[in-house]
Amino acid sequence: MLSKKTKYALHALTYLGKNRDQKTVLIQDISEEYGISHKFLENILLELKKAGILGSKKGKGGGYYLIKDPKEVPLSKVIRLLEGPIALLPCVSLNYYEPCSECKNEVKCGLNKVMIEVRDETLKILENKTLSDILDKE
Amino acid sequence: MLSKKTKYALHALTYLGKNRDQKTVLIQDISEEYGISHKFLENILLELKKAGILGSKKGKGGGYYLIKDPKEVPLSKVIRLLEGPIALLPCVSLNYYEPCSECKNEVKCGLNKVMIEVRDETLKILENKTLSDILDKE
DNA sequence: ATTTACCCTACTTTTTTTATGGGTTTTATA
DNA sequence: TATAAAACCCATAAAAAAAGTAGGGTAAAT
Repeated sequence: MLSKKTKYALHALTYLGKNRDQKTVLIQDISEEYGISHKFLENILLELKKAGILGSKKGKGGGYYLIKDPKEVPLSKVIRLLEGPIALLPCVSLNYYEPCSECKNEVKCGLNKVMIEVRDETLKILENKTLSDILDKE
Repeated sequence: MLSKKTKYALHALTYLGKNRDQKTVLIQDISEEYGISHKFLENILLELKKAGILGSKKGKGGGYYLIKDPKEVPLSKVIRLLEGPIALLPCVSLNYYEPCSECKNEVKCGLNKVMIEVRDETLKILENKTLSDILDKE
């Protein structure tokens, strides 16, 4: 299951996607829409900004806005950013690799090999689904 | 990522699968093989037994054994049992459904709809990969 | 009599998640 | 140029979950 942080990020992106006609959207607007704490959401939006998905403007009339085409925002990117690895085991993670302490020989580990396959097939799904798919269904 | 509990369950099943020629395998043997605490593993094996995947025999010469054909033990079953939902959001879980508190109208929620698709495609993967696939690669 | 799984309670430790608090900087506008 | 609005930044606290530990005992099989 995704953490609330990741879920909120996806909601926020959806909200920003729906309001692309506006120049900017306030944190406050999003936090009220979904009942998310303003401060918590602030951190999330900041991460999305640092990842190049959102832009922002300070001061009066400021706020956040979507900087990318929704088609160019795959779920895999958002999940990796807020949640961490997509792989089911650390020993098969592409971006967050760590060996498993209980594993004597990764090369001979059947679980490792199967989980690599699961990872690759899962990635196909999450790279294909984008923010655009969410917006289309709202 | 899977919890250690689920990972240990998969390792234990692999070990039992590799030793199907033996009548039974001791908890101790498995816990030593992977450096897992005996007590912790005990609970895991018990859950697998209650789910009908393992059988056990008490007393001298006793232990655990695989009761199912490895082909009949999909990853989805083990993960659901030890880890919980496979869905990424509670509102799209088949076995552990819960509404999302921040969601005003699930029927109109684009995130919900996309996550149903992700769930179905993920399930296809995890229902197709079985213990047998892990054993084949050891 | 011994071995082994089974069952139960409770507690600790560690890690992760979910926030909260207080101040700083930038910007528009009156 | 003062003021208010808004993002930005840093630190830390609170809550929940995961990962064990400890210790008892009971039941069944050899």
